[in-house]
Amino acid sequence: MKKIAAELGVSAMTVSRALNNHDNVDENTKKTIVETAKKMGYTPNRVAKSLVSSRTYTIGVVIPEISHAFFAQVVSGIENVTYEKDYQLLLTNSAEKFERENKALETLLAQQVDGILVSCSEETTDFSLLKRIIDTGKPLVFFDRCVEGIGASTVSVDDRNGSYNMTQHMIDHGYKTFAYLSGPQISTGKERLEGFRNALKDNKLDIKEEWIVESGFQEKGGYEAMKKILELPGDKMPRAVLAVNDPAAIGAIEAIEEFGYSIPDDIAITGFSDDIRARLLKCPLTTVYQPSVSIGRKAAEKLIKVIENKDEPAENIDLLTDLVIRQSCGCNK
Amino acid sequence: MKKIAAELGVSAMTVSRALNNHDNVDENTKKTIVETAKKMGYTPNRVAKSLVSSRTYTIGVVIPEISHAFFAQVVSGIENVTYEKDYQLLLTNSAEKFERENKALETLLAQQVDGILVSCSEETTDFSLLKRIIDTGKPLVFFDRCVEGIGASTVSVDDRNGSYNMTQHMIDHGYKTFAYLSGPQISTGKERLEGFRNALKDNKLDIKEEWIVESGFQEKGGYEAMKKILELPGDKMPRAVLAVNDPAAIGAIEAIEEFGYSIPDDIAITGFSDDIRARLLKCPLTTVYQPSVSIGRKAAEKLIKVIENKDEPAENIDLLTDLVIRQSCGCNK
DNA sequence: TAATGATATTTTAACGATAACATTATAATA
DNA sequence: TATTATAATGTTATCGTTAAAATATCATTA
Repeated sequence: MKKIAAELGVSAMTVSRALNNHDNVDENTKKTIVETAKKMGYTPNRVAKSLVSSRTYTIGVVIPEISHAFFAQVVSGIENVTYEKDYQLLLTNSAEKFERENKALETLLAQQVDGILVSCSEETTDFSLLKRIIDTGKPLVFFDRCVEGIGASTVSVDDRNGSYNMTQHMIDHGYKTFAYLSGPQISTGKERLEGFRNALKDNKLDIKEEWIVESGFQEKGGYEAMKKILELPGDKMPRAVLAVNDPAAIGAIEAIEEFGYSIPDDIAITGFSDDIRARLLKCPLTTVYQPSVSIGRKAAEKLIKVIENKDEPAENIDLLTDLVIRQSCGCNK
Repeated sequence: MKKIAAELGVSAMTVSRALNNHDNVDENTKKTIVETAKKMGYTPNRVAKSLVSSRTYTIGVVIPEISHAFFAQVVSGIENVTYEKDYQLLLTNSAEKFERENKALETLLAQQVDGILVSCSEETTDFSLLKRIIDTGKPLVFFDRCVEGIGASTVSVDDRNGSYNMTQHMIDHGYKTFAYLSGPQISTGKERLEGFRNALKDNKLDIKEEWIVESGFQEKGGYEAMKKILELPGDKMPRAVLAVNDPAAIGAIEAIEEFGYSIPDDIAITGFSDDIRARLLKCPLTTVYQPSVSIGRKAAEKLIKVIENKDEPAENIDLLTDLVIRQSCGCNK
């Protein structure tokens, strides 16, 4: 900018005004300045601008695992909105680790992001840093793995309800003995397990605690948890398995097949999230559809509202889930 | 920082030195300053620091489509490295559009990123902006969809070779008539098609141009391209189909099944990239494995080398592909 | 006791952009 | 012609941090 000013013998201020289309700049001067800027290959320095305005137009995102299809889709939804509203996206990965999540948050703050979108890691049970950030007034919105009641808005699906409906669906089709592959006991995982328990309770069915095994959110955990169940002593086996999400279900399917059982005839199984793989499986997976892109969009939209209007109230936004009945539950013959 | 300085009656400079562990600060002073900083909840302002140092420790990434499994994995590889080396990741999405790609690049420059990682959009044939950026000396590395020979390093797999090997594999198993679902004629797409053509030529097999149809990189395009082939007048049909990538192959499979043909007995098909879905398909897809995470890692590593040493030479890095033989090619009975 | 050296701290200026205020030039009015 | 309004441009100070230069403090030595 100074160079342009020097080149044309005007002040930097005039250049600034011309390039930002402010009032009271002579049309000719403006034209010359704009042309010279183009000719000299001027690129505005947002860092400097940010320092003055204390606005970076940047949103920080903390994701538990980028390469997971679900989160990739959420990010894509977030990006849709930030693109529309001219914000930038600073992406960080907690790799499901509490420590890394905290470090990521600190970094985002240091970067002076205008707001933060967080989905908690599997390990996160201590919300003190999150709470502190919210208390300072820094706009923050949770998505998917949310912490409710600490002052920030949340965007997720009604996990308990989705899980309840899926369980009810199975019960309606005559299944009586269930195993459950549970996630870690944070928001989403907890809610889904509760939905499962409630459905069984409401139908006066027994809950066999041995068959509720923590698998976590990933294939490997699902595989191992399922194996553990199949290896339990005694010859009783659950007739149906509900998994906390599709990756866990996909892992479990591998274990079930390894043991020589057939899906859904020996063991029926269902997932949660409608992963892109679900419909393509050899035995297509019955699952609960979660509007991943919408979750991202809603979360980003809410965050930007909070950023642009500090009085925007906090709210818990629940999107609707849908049962996607395919073959793995054995219900649609 | 000023507040801390005022609080303790020292100068801001001393605070800066203390917090950055510089020389010549009294141990006691340092300790008090560090404590007070913690107590007052001080977060460094990287925006200000960047303005002084003209380094943001931020890397910009331009991705054609975030929600695609392949790119999500690449991003995950990139993030591994940026995390290790303490850089931040600014993510942008070109949505396969040339215009958006250019806008993204401009924005990243304005954000003063230390370097840029780009994978070109399907539409990109005009490299002038990219070249201009490279010519200004801004570190830039291409990955996957690269532009060679304009001064920037590139990281991808040897697409031509991978495609050639796959074609040769099919020929070796007796297939003689091939259709090809091609990507757009940019780097990756072009190279793969050439590998296909070369293999046929080297084996003195005819290339039927009608059966080379542009599908693009996505499921829908694959579906439509395949349909077009199957609807061609005359009763000859290709015995095997090679797709430019797995999403296109997955789309094509849908079309093939819709027409009532069986895979691989009526029509064999192969993909490229080893999508997470490939092994789970009803008829598991034979494909070419691309080390997606490594591509991300290598690209990020190279970029950081260029950032930290302007004399780092440009190079074209080709990672190795591997044939993954499953059932869809009908070769392993 | 003054000079020297080492350590600790402060002052100043700068990074690039801009808000707020100040100035100049020009035209319109009294 | 003097006065005032208006448009166009300039000056200064600032955002938070830090490099570089300047100054202060104190112990050591000649």
